[in-house]
Amino acid sequence: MCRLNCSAFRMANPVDLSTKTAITPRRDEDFPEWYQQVIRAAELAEPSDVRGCMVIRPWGYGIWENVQRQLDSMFRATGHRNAYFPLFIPLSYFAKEAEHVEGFAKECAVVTHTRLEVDAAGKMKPASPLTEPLVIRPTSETIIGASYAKWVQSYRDLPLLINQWANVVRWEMRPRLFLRTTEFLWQEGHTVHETEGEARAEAKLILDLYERFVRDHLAVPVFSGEKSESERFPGAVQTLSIEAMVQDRRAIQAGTSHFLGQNFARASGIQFQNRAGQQEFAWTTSWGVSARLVGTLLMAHGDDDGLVLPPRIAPTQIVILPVATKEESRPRIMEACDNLALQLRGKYFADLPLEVEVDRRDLGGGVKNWEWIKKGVPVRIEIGPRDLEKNSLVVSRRDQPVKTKGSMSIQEFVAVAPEILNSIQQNLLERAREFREVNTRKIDSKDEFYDFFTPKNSAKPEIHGGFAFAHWNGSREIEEQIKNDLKVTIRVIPLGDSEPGRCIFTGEPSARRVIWAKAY
RNA sequence: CGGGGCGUAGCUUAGCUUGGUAGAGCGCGUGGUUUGGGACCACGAGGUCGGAGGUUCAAAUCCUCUCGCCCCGACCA
Repeated sequence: MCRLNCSAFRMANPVDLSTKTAITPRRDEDFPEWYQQVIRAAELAEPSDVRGCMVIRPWGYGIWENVQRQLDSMFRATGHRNAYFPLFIPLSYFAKEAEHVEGFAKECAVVTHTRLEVDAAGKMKPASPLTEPLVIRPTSETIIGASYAKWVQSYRDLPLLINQWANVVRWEMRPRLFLRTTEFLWQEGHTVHETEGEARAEAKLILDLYERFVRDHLAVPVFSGEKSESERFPGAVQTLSIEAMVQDRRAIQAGTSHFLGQNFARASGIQFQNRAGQQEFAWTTSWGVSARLVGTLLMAHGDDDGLVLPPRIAPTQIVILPVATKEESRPRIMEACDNLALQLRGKYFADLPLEVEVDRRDLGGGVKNWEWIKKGVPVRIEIGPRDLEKNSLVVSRRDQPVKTKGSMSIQEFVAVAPEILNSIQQNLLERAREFREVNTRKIDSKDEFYDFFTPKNSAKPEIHGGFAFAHWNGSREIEEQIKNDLKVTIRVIPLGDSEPGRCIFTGEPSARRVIWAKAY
């Protein structure tokens, strides 16, 4: 709710612009509402008339395109190739893997008719039922498996490493923009291997790739590991995931990679003749990240003035704002801005030319400036008549307070622009790391655990909790219990080094600490 | 799908209890004054009050039904 817009309030209390934030409410007032307001203010997306779906606007889509471009080159570099499989899955394909069906059945959209007719009342109604209904893919294991069954004959055909960029549909009860929508954009890799070891290695390779991508490009640190049985992908033998912490201290799954064993190979008939000349079911993996990453990014870095974008993912990295206050100086200032943009576009950051935009719209300077703040552009440059006289400009960084500005010569800025972007990139990652560190702790008693995850104010819960590293006896019952009591779940069981201890709930032996948190 | 709340201009909303067919702020348009800053003044456009039925001389306001949205739960990238 925006109190500042209330007329009575306004008359009694003129808005103090020195403390007003661009986004209302602030994060500490109402985090979910803040999230929605940032999406609107930054023009990332808006809800569509179709429940659960969203319109992704150019600024939001630009971020996704950068995710695509950068991830795609990482996939290519590891030998994966893109392909495209149909949106529609025959119902019969879908029914092949029992667990898988059970996992997705409740959220499937099903196409049953092929034509519309006008009925007696003049309304359009579906006609001509299909003999076999088509499921709109909630994920593509089954339909891709059908192709793979044909393509894979021999161990010489393996490994088969394919990715597709696609939309999928999972009918959602409670949608949230970017985080959980009925239709969403993602990437799904599907690979086939000769041996169990190779397939397991592939799943891990991609997990590490995701971790690197999210850290280096989105500036979000993650914990990675294996999912507990209850959180496993339907039909998978092992599900790996990366988990980020966002600013309300909740966890968000930012990417998953599954080792599917031979389950899907068996269901789809993916067999090959092995080196010994025998028929064998292949070993498969699947893995994906979705446009949820955009929401993750927002919640990880955004502040009370809107979005804050890491330079590596920002559609525009530097925006140049001409301060053309007097008509006569306007042409010279515009020229200087264009000239600067041209020079900057010849420079590189992270192996790509700088993305620079000159905002020449005829708008009030303040309005323009705030728009770009809300959109999270990493660097804002102002050039006015006085700067031009000194051949200088004014620089603002989005990772610093709005009022913080620096002046430097145009020439110098051109030289150091990539360094500034790099510094912002590093700074955001560092900040996110510190935040996560402060809100992560080892917990060794049940009482402390419950205390950690219980808000002080139960009526209107404040931001609380975080990540807890605690010992667990490995039982599903305890997980269930904790989930019921606190809405806290095991996010991930870290891979690698063990640290024997005792389950804090039962006192039973535990091989390692697992990571607990409230999750999106 | 269960429990709670809400639908009035692009956004935020006043009015509803005690019926008399709409008012504001922001945003938008035009003109002007401004300009290192989310500026100011004037004028202006924009709403059949979610939809359908009913009560009434008269409905945003009362009644019934319906649709949609939000929050809380079960499910989830």
